[in-house]
Amino acid sequence: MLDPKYIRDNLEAVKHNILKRGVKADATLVIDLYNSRNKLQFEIDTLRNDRNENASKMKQKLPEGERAVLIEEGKNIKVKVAELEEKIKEIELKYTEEAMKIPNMTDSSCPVGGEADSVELRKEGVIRNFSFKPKDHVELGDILDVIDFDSGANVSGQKFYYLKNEGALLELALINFGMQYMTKKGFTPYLTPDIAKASILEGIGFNPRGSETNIYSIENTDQCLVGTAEITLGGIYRDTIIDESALPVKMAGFSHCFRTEAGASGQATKGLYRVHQFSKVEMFVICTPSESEKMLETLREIEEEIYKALGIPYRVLNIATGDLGNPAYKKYDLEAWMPGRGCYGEITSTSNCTDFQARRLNTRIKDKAGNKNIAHMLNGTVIAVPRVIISILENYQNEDGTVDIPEILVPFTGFSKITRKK
RNA sequence: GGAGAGCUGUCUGAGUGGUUGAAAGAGGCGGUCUUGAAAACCGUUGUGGUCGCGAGGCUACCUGGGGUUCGAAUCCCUAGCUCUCCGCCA
Repeated sequence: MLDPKYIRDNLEAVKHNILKRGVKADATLVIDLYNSRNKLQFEIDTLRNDRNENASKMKQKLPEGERAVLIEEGKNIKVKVAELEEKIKEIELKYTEEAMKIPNMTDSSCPVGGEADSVELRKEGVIRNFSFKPKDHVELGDILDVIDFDSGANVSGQKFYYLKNEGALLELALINFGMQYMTKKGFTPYLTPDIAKASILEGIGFNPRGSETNIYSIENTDQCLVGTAEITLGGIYRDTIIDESALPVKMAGFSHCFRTEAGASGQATKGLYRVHQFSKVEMFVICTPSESEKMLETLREIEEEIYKALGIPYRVLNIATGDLGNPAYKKYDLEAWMPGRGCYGEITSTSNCTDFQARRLNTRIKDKAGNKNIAHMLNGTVIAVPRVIISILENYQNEDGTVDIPEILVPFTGFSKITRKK
């Protein structure tokens, strides 16, 4: 959510930004609603002032006649206040609805356009030149007996899966590797709830309900299954004032992630690439406005270090405005080389959300002088387990169908090779 | 799940329906004293919204929501959370 005063004072820039992102939002309408709300608020406050003055006249003993007059007057004011309060409630509802549609501003370094306009900054790692026809992870998962899609579909539904044998251990190893790695980087490790309140989801910038939602909600409650630990990590700091000396707050959280992925199916999303439930280690940072730009680069560097360490070739993308997602001011994706698809596929994503989430969550910073400021928030993927498994299986496969484990993971897996079962 | 107790400002903790934005203490900040510190003493010390160029004004906030009333921290209803006891349970 943007600051309404900012929208009012920078209306043209906000409108231009909405165009750049290709979203539907009406900044003028938001400001109109904001102004009428303020006008009403002023009227209500004035009436309340009258009411308070009227009431305080009755503190002392009064002749019955005088008191009756004042009570009558109080009753009149009461009715008027109630009317206006009804009106302002309506306007505020509409205002919030419209204001939520306005996306964050965008960094000038972001390429303008849609998904295809994201800019590849560079490639890292060497893409293997296979002397045989590489298999995709679905086939490898089958012959190695590490992924069971059929049982997933039977027991839970389409796009669910079981990891078994070395596959199960590999997930645990990856999570542990990621958590240990982040702890060494000075992040506080967290295991987080997989359920959060809808209001928290909204604060982070998710749409928990409606036709566009990617979120499972729990019937007859105001709770949802989380789509990422970003929600529960950021939520910790709702309605919180953080002392500047405690910044930056750096957290690394594990959670399961649940996504409805309505309408997303087809070849491009075969196998583990897009599923309804997966495990993920996520990083989340709260810092001062002056630090956030640099912090985004730090998060990107951490992600790059990890995928270099895992020996997975990747490229770095500076994401275009149209593909940013409402809260993000700037975003980098890492895309891993996936031989089974014969192309790069998103494996991490890190965003600087500036004050967009913190404003809704009411997360503020208090500096030495006691001044309060909205905090900046950033997030980034450490390990999105299924996509890392895809990358490892496909990049580390041997001609006989076995798969080597990246050396750095061996202390976590306890084995260095996945053997063939079929 | 059942029974009970509670939720007040940074913290502890008062608060008869009408000078209560809220006593008192602690803490914080500023100052006096001191070579320095402590102690003592003095002063100061919440947040949001809105109006105003400004000084400042108005308004709201005693867990959230609703109600009663001319007037609610105070009465009623409701939700949440915390604590104690019981039951169940990995």
